[in-house]
Amino acid sequence: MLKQFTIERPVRSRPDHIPADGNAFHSSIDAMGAPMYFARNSEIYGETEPAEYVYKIVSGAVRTYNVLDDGRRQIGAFYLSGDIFGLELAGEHTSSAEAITDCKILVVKRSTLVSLADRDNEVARELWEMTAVELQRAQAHIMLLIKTAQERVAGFLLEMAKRSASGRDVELPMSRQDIADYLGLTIETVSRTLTQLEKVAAINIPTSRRITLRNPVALTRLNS
Amino acid sequence: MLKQFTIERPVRSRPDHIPADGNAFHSSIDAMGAPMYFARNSEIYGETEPAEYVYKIVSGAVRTYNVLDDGRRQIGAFYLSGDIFGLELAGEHTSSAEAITDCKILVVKRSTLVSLADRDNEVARELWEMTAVELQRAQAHIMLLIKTAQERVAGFLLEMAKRSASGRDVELPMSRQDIADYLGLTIETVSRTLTQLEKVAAINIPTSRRITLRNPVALTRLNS
DNA sequence: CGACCATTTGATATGGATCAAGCGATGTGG
DNA sequence: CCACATCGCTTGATCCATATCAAATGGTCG
Repeated sequence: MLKQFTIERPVRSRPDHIPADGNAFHSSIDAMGAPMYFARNSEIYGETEPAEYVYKIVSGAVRTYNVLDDGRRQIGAFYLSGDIFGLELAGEHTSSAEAITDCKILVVKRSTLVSLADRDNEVARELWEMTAVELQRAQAHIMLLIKTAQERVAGFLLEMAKRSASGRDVELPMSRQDIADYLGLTIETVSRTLTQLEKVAAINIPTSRRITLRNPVALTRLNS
Repeated sequence: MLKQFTIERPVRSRPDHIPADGNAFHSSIDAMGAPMYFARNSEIYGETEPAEYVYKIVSGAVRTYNVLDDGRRQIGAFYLSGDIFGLELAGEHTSSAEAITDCKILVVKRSTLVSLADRDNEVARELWEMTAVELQRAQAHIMLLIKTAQERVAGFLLEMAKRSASGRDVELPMSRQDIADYLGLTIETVSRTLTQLEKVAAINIPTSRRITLRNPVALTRLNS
């Protein structure tokens, strides 16, 4: 079930909205979505719950993850403002989702979109496309997981930079533990690798949550 | 481009066809598909090629994979008879595909299916579903890659056994190197882990390409 | 039979995990 | 407003699972 939380602290200073780029899917959600607010670290949905809604982030950041029996956690993806997540073809979520920061999120019933797709081929195609994009993300993630620690961290930074649109300045909403669980490393290895990248002048780390790409070319080279 | 090869040796002894289970997608391919034959280790399509066709295996086995600059190969999936592969939403393949054994494969134009989907909502949904199934497979693969060697191998055997339908008797069409590249391990580690599993009486290895699950419960426990 | 290729087995090396402190920023209660 | 507790992050020392390097074995085909 959806659990709503009140925000105690002001929401993060991300652009409040990314324009719906002539995409029927985004437009639908923007038009029909009901805003909800989730506090930092609160659960948005759990792994076995019925997938009743689709989510679009207005502001904030979200992680989706799976947990093995013994507690190991693998983060499947990070979602930032403008991103859509939580869409399932079948009736059940295959991952859990949590707010990394306080979030404002638009929520639409999955069934609404599906019945819309029955009448509108374009919507149908975009539902498919959304899943296809997720698939590509997952495949890229697999390729990341077979690399060395340095390559994984470099790849992660490049990916975040590309999505940040701020170019070389990356603001990390997530903790080192989140990054570690995304990359399949330990928190210590992530930390060490970052300081090492700083030592070789590939990046700057003014604060732990802010990283500047000083030499993206070198990073790309390190990425494999 | 598609490259066709003649088969020198008899095709593998798998059931020649798995009945199309009332699924419009499978039926369409069965009805419209043109049979093609690929020799062992021949390329079915390459990573950057236009994704013109969708493939359904009648007999044989296929691997899809990606290669990093430095040559590291990651196998994304194994496909067996009855499986469909090669479907892309966009116009380009994101992986390469090769025949593991000599294969008989039904081939249908992607455009045919897509235009069919424009008129038939059920087909549209099944295109989506096909991608969704791939996504789930990829997500399961990610979870596999964060496990220990023993867990990965045990998980792989259980997965193959489930797909074999022969229950506890697994016939492996792929080499140890293929398995290693699928599991993100080296060939030596795969081999050692298998002999170790045999030593603890979890499996039998009558020949290197045939494995019997002697204690599936123990395997499941080892799987994490 | 002999050559080749896949697989197994052995010996050693190493990247990242684990265990253990230390440090710095942030928030809280006195 | 300051002292202290807490939390997230970094750094250091050591260990271990898996990679790497090397060789032996076995199975298949000409």
